[in-house]
Amino acid sequence: MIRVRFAPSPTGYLHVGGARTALFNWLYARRHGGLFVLRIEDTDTQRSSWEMVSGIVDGLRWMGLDWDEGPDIGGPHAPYFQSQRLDQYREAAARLVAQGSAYYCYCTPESLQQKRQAAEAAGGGWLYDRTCCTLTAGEVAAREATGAPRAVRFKVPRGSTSFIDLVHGRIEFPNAVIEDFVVLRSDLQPTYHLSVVVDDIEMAMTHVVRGDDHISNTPKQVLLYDAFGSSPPAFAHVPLILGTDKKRLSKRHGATSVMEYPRLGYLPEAMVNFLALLGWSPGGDEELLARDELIQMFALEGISGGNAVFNPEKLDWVNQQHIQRLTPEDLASRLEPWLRDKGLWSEHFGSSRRDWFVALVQLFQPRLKRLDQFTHEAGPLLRDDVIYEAQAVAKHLRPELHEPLSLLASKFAMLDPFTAQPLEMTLRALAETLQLKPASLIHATRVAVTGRAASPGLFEMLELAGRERVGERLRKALTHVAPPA
RNA sequence: GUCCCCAUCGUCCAGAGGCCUAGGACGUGGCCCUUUCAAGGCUAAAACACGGGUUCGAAUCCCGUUGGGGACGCCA
Repeated sequence: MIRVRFAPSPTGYLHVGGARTALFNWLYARRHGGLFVLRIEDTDTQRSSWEMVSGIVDGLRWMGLDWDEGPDIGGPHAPYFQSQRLDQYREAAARLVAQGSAYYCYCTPESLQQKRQAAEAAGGGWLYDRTCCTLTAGEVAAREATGAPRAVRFKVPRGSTSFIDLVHGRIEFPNAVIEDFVVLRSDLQPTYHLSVVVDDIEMAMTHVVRGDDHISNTPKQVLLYDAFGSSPPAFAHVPLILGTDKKRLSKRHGATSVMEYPRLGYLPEAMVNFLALLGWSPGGDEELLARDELIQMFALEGISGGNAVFNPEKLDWVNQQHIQRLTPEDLASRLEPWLRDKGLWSEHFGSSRRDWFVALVQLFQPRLKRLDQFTHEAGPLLRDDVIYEAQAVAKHLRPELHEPLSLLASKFAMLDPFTAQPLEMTLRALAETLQLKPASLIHATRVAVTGRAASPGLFEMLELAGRERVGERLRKALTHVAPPA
């Protein structure tokens, strides 16, 4: 049984990089009928907050990534908050010391800081100098007697450490570059390395899929697995997501929190599709993939090794494509919150005027890239008043069209049924009679009724606007058009 | 500074020694469709970082250089 986890630290919101890591884990679990576990790594009590946990949970839910075990639903390996598993880490650290894999370190953070800075000033890096590893029994006793705080450091053996990475292949580190890292702080809080390994062992993780930035942490963790007598899981380190300037994605690149995307009008299925293809490829040419298809095709082996730049334009395109694939009814439901927010929603849109509303949505669907655009685009048909855009008026509501528009208004007033085809025939017939180019009358009518120069097909618009509103606006528009002198 | 990862169009990917005159997608330009704007269709420009090997043959394998990224915490 495959078991994978997403283990965010609640020190910030769910950013797109984390979201993609979660997605890869989720896809992998779903692909193989495995289990996806959510675990909160809140051992940094200073920076962790409950608010961030719920933000992360919201982000995952929005993307439709559901977990089989986690803080809210529990599971056979509960609890899923590291802050509630401290005993296990302390016990593990004690075991390490008892078996000689780790030792107590009495160095103060200040002295370490000093040594580190001195080394840096000298132009090199610094690894812990093992001061406390070589203490004699007497020296240890002396420090213990003073009650000095002690941390637990792992004793890194000689040699080298390697592991198999499903995206990078075999990776090897000389142990000489790995320092004797702290596993248990002097305040008895575990460090990341200890808690992940203890939990991943206890939670029986078979695969660890995480960001590339953890590659250099991995040998330390492999050493811990060895010390605990466990064999490490399979690792898959996925490349980072960068901003357009190839720097690590940050706020100045725009929206980096997943939860900003619903507010910007993006569909979760589009986000999932887009993120899945950032750094991973199913191999073929297909780019627009539904959740089920992604699950069917997903493989860790298809993840590329290099970093990927987040391309907002492509996200827009993917989003647009997914919007086009929605049924009008579905789109209509997703649009409702937006209309409510703008005060353009009418309860009738859910009942007596449902068909009308869905038809309206369908008419605008092809031109929607993002959900937020609808209220603006369809505004003229949703609001009682029209806003005449000066440029559109100047260009299309020319004085010589005063009379034709007036005639058109009276013809429309008598038209029955008031539907697209008859509307178009009527307008074209009138244009012919008056020896006008149909286009000029069409444009003038569009501006008259919508106030804008651009819209979906005019006659479908007119039909949806209805006889009354069309007549009213045509009359109103005529006041903007001075008759020719 | 040390270690690790990466290297194909501007961007995301395909390519696992001959199928490559390097393919697709976004974006960009042009054309078509057309009542406008979109959408859609067609089309164009656009890349194997460099240098050495290995091989009959290299985008694909090896080495080096360069470039980019990551990590070097009693953060995760």
